[in-house]
Parts: sequence; C-alpha cells; structure tokens
Amino acid sequence: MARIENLNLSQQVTNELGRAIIAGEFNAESGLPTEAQLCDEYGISRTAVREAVKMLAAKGLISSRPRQGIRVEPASNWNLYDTSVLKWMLDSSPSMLVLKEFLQMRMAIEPQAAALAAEYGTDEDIQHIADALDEMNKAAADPKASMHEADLAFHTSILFASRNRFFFQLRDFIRTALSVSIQHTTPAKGNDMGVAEDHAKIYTAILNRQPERAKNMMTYLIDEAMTFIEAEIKGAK
Amino acid sequence: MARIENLNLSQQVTNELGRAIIAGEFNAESGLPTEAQLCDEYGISRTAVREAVKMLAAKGLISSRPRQGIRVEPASNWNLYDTSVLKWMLDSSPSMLVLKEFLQMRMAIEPQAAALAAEYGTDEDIQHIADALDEMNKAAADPKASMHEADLAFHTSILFASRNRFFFQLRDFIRTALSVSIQHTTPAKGNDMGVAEDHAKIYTAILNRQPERAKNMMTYLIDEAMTFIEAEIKGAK
DNA sequence: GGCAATTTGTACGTATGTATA
DNA sequence: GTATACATACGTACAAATTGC
Repeated sequence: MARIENLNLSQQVTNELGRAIIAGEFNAESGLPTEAQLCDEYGISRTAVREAVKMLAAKGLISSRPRQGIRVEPASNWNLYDTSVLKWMLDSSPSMLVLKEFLQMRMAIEPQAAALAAEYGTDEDIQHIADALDEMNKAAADPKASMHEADLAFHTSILFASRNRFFFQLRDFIRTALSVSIQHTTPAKGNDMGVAEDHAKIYTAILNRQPERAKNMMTYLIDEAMTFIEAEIKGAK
Repeated sequence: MARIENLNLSQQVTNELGRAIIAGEFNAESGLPTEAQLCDEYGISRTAVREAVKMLAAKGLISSRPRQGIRVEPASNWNLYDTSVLKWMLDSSPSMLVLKEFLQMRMAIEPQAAALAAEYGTDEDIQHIADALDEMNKAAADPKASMHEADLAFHTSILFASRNRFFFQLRDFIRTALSVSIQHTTPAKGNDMGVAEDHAKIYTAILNRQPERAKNMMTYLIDEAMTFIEAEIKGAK
C-alpha cells in the first residue's frame, strides 16, 4: 500500500478500499472480504479496518451487517458529490460518457449560479470574479502561462457569489468537472483570448446586474465545451 | 439518548453528534469534547465514539488531529448533499431562507432534468412518470387522499429518466426540498386539480420528446412555488 | 530536549445477531 | 424449531505517535 504522508492509517485504508470498490474490483455477489481478511491483507488491526469501513459506509459505498459481512451498495446510493468518491470515480473510469454527464450537470448549475450572482452577489463577491478574470487575461497574454487555475477560480467565485450554500457546495464537483473538461477541450494554446472574452461577457452581465444575460452567457460557454465532447464521442465510435 | 431501532451504537452516536454540531451546540473556538469526555457523556466505549467521529469526518463535519482534539469544520465544508446532513440541517433551522435556497437549486436541476428525460429517457422511464402522474390524478379526485407521495414519485421518476447519475443522485435532496416546500405552498386541498394539470404538461412534453418545452413547463411549476415562498418571506418581515 | 496531554493504533475478550445445517 | 458456527458489534486495557509548552 502506498503510504501517503499526513494521512492516518484508517484514511489510507479508506482510500485503498474506496478506489477498489468503485473500480469494481469486488464482485457484487461475493461482497468484500471479512474484517479479519482485510486485517491480514493490509497487515493492520481490526480497529483500523472498522474505522475505514465506517467511513466508506458514511459515503454510501458499503454496508455491513452481522453474519452477512461487508457488502457493496448499489452505485445509485454512492455519494457522488463527496470529493473522495468523485476522485475515485475519475481515477477508475475517465470515460467520455462520464464527462458528458459532468457537463450536463454544469449546464444545470452554472447558468443558474451566474443569474443568482447577478441578483444577490455582493460588490465584494463580484470583485473576486473580476480578480479571477484578470488572472485569466494575464495568462492569455503570456504564451507560457496556463489559465487553468484562473479558470477554476473564475467559476468558483461565481458559485460563491450566488449566495446559496447549495451551489457553493458544488465547487469541488465543478472544479473537478472543469479540470477534466479543460484537458479535453483545450487542444492547444490557440484560443485563449477568445475564451477569456467569453468569460468577460459573463462578468460584465453580473456586474451590471443582468441575471438573464449572465445565465445566457454561461450557457453559451458550457455549450461550447459540450460541442467538443460530443464530437469526441462521435469520433471515437 | 433516544434509542433508535435497527441502528447500531456508533450510528446512533453519529446522529446525536451530527445534529448537535449542525445545531451549533459546540462553540467553534473551543471545539468538541475529547473522546474520553464523549465516552463519559454517552456512557459508551471509545471504539464506538471513534467510529462515530470517523463517520462525521467522512461527511466533512469535523476533523480530529493529535493534541488539537476534535474540531468543527467550517460549514462550507459540510457535505450538504449527504442525506443525514440534510436531515440534521432541516431539523435545526427550518427557516424560510433555507427553503428559498432549496428552491433555487430545484430551479437549476429539475428543468434541466426534464429536458434530459425528454431527450434520453427510455420508454420504460417515461412509463414510470406516467404511473406517478396517474397516482396524482387519483389523489386529486379523492378529497380525502393526499397527493404528496405521488408528487415526490413524479419528480423522482423524472430525475431517473434523465439517464444521468448525477441528477438521479440528487433525488433525496429534491425529495426533501419538495416535502418541506409542499408543507408551505399547499395551504389547503383546493388547487389539486390545477397542480396535477401542470404536472401533466411536463409529462406530455417528455412523452413527445420536446426537451425545451419540458424544461419550460418544469420551470413554470417551480416558479409558482417560489412565488409562494417569497410572499411568505416578505409577509414575515 | 524533555514533559505532559491527547489522539492514534493495537490486542484481545465478550456479546449479539443471523444464516445455515 | 433448534443448535451451531461465524461475522460483526462492543468494551477494556495498553502501547505508540504527535503536538504544545
């Protein structure tokens, strides 16, 4: 087992098992090994195994009952909005179809978030969006720089400006989706200026308190990414 | 501690602590009691406490480090889409403002889900929507019946028909939001027929594979609920 | 660097519940 | 039905690691 610094034993085991479960390494029929077997396998105490099991159960991946052992829960019960679960999923199946589902979610969340930001965001919130946009422009002007981080900050700051905790809570989800998305939709450093301009239109709409316009601009932005992905899916066939 | 059947010790403690944390019963500065104190307080072993702590940590509510003790994480780190966390939140602060945030999320998710259902839902998926609609109509015709359950089933079946795991994953969130919403927006048994008709329009659009129309009809439906809530918020001032 | 406090990890024993013979 | 076997649930006790003073 790869020892990860700064993580205690049960967290490391949680990571290992979580990854393995989502990768489908355990037959749904036969279930997981018993606690005792896991102890042997990882060379750790039962306490550590039990704590890892509890963490995975809290994330909806497994359930354990006496005599029945530890069982993998159906995938529909998994907490997909848990950061760890999300990471394990992308590690195991980075398929285009998952990416499309990601984008469909972004298409639901982000335009609405932009509209809410235009309506409810404080001046300070909007300033943070402006800051992120500045960083994007700097990166676009510099051929060596990457605007990846600034892009993430831009979208996150809009979620925050929505002043709705449920939208902001999805920041890790959106960041993850966006990161994977960028790797597929930005083939080269050619169109950075265009991308930055599209983002600027969203910011302007929010600054001018135009919710509908902000929503439409965001929809347009994500739709562009969707077009890329759908083309790739078709091309792969 | 209220003993709940069918839940093991650590899960019961998890519930108690989770509720208390979200209710803000622990000072963010001083943090939580130590493991030993919790053992005394609940009269249980450290094993049970530790497992509860691990479950709460998995949900993002707390973190525990040597010498620092158990600390409440900032609310922005809480896993709001975890069913338990959601339940604890509603138990502690059932305010109108939270309800409005709920509706803003529904406004983002459900219209998009309806559009996806119209585009990708299988015939069987759509049949399930029809079944739920039938139940709603029956309840609307019967003055003694409640269409609450059928209403929940209708919205859930659309999430399922979206054929996107991230949308369907939000079923508990939507159901919870809808349940609370119904209690505030349906003052009496007067308008059930009208409600059923609005739902029927969504179904028809999905059946006829009209994504945009399905989206618009769903937006209209949720907007009606939003109007109720905003009126109540203003009225309370 | 050493000391004290506290969490973390380990070991083992008993209890309880459930499936199978 | 009943008994038995087995796996998890729960508890106590102790050793180790980490941190703050």
